Amino acid sequence: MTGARKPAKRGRPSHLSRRKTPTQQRAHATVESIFQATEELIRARGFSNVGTRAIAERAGVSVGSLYQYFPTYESVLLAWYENVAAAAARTMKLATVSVLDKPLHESVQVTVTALLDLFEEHELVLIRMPSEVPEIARATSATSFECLNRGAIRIYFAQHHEFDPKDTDRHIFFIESTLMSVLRRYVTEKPRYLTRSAVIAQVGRFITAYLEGSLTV
Amino acid sequence: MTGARKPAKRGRPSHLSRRKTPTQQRAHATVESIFQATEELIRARGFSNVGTRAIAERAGVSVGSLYQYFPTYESVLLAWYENVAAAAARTMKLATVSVLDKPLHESVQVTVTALLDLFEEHELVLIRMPSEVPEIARATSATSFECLNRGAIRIYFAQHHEFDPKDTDRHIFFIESTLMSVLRRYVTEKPRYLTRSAVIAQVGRFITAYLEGSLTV
Amino acid sequence: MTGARKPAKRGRPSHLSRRKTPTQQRAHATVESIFQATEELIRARGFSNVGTRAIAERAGVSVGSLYQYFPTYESVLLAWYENVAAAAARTMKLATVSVLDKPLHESVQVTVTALLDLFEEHELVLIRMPSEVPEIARATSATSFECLNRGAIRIYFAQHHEFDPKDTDRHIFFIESTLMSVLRRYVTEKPRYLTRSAVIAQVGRFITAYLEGSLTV
Amino acid sequence: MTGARKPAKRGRPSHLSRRKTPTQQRAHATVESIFQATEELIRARGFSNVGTRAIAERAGVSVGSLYQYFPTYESVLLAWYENVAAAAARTMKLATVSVLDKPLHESVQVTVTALLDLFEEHELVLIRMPSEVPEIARATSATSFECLNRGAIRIYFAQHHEFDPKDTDRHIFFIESTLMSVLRRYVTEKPRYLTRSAVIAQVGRFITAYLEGSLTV
DNA sequence: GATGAATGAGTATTCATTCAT
DNA sequence: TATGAATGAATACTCATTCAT
Repeated sequence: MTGARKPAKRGRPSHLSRRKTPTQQRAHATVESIFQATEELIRARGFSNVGTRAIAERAGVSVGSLYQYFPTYESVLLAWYENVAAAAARTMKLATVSVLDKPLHESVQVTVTALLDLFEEHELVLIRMPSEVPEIARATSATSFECLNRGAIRIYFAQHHEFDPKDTDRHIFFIESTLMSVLRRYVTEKPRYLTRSAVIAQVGRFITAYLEGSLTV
Repeated sequence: MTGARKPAKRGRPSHLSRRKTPTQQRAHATVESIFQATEELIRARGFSNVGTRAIAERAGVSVGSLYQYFPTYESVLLAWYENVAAAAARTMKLATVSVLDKPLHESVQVTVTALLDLFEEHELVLIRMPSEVPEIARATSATSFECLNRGAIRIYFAQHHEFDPKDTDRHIFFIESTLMSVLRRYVTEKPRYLTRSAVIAQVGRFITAYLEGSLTV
Repeated sequence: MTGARKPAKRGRPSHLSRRKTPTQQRAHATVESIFQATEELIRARGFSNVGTRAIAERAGVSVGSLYQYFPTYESVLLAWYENVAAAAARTMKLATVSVLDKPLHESVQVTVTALLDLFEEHELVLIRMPSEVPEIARATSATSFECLNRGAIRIYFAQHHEFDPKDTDRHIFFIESTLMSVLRRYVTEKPRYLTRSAVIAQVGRFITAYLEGSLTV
Repeated sequence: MTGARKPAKRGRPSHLSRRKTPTQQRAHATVESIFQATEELIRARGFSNVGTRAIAERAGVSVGSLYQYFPTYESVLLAWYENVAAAAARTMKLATVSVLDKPLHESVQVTVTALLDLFEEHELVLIRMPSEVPEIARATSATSFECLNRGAIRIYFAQHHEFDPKDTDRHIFFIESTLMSVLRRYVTEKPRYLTRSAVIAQVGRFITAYLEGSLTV
């Protein structure tokens, strides 16, 4: 009845891991409502000024119940982040795979668009949370969206045999930094002098140029 | 190090502005030691987990003294940030001016290097603080380092008459995002597969290419 | 002792209203012990020099518990005052009603005695608090004991048709001022040259004379 | 140059007495400006929310200076009170003496008017302060305005030989309570249904009736 | 004498977390 | 299991008072 004890995820300190994996329906619903309450509250009040009591209340459960699923406040944030990040990474993987046989220009455009979509839909979690809550960034370094996503970029490099494999990390560093920062800033600021497609086009141009070598000589 | 007195910024809410400008020598020393203690503590414990009492204690003054100069905890952070950001912006302006007559390639390299120097010296304030303490980012939007610094970039564009002036904002958006994000991430992660000069070279190549138009067609 | 639940006074600012109404038995006991501790402490130290921490400690609960029921320190005082004032007003109403058919002299004597009893039993709340804590006096102006009690006096005037109804307020002003001030001062000073019954008699004589018109010509 | 040390006023605890008697002009002016600043601030903010720093600042002197004249914050209030109370008592004494040979009715009317004038002019000090700052009331019990003023009433009784002298205290108690409370409340509330002269007349009627015995049988 | 910088005990209030019911 | 009352360490901020200059 207590549910299966979760088999301590590799090395994560126990105060950050879920307390139990929600196997029952009701439990799952509770966890969902906690995530949703968290989102609503943080959207309304920012990452400070939100706490367990408020979340529990808004989720329609008691604090006690919340603490049956999450051992600490941070673990709520963390689980929420990983939920969203994992789903987003999955989406990106699909998008990447689906254009593997397309010409570079097109496939870059598709994946960049997909990424921008995700950033727009999950700005709070994918953009603001890692920067405003550094503990989360630290705790998730291996499961962060960026990290999960790195695989996609790696695929492009595997296709461009003109690059020395030992430079891959360096190249990924530049591409990823540029790509992410431009998209993130566009989503955050939404400047009126910039259209979505202009952003996608410019980023695409940059990546293509880079991969074709004209920026690396 | 503080240089010219700030002429009481107009519209700032009173809980963020300094309480009094230290006139006596002793008072000035107190304020300095508060800034230094703040830095040390935040470096050690992160931006949360630091508070007025800890700062005062470490600075070797009483809380009361701290509150004679700063009306709130946030105003300490703010004053510290602006101190550093203003000095850094001044440095950048000098660097930019000193290479105005040099060829593009060289002047970009010089200014990028200067920027990287500043980021490395003041990582805590110029990089981590704006992202981890969003209130500060909000309060300083007009005096933020990025904003103060934007002028420098604008100068380069003024020299490239092939750009339509009404697109300047857009171009600055891309250059600034890329430039800043790459440098910031390099400073933050210091990945072993990347050397300082490689970063500077790559960023320089990108900016030059952009300014010469090959990335914007 | 609390009697009927207060139906959430409409226009009260949130920092003065109760936080939640205790539903469980334990909670109710907590609130009661808070009131009692408040009384003991204020009796011992006066209205300044008492604070939430001291109250909680004396009540044998934690500060946290106190703040579950009262949003601010003032709201504790306020709730305590209104508790006592409402009960006292109810007592006065009963006393007044119970002598409606008695001759004037007797009914005045009964109600004055009842009032003096209340002042003696609740000197701290009914006499000292409104004058020493002006915020409370302001916040309760409509629920103050005097105000709640005014109805009783009004009844006497309704019986004396020789008074022009448009002068009622004026008459109440004089009677109430006199009555209250004499009783209050007697309770506060308890001068040895004055007996309880002498006070009651003298006040009664004054009110009777006033109502019979000999003081108003 | 330190000025004459004040010869410890009978029995008052040293933290309430003036520090030095201002003999020099400048000193006197300083003390005056402190009193005035105190009045202005308290009028604006109430008796709480005013402190030494604010007073000193408003008075145009440094805290240090303030503490050269007054050993504690309370002693400022106290000295201010006694200043005003003593002057007011003097005024009352003059008024009383000046009508000693007039018929009762007239002399009562004159003195009551004088009293009301004083209450209106010095409401803050004579009315609000004693009730809102109980420490002052306690510290001044012997030099309080009421006490200083009691002599005036005593004079009337001395003229009415029909009263048993051993009852004087009792009579004074009733007269003083009534008189004071009605005037105080009138000044405080200034109800629109009541004119100044109506108040004076009614109070006068009451006192006259009392002195002529019709209220004491 | 005058100044105002420094002091630090003291206050209200919050919030993650526990645990008896 | 669910509840929500209780906990108490922690934090920002104030203010009467002192004392070196």
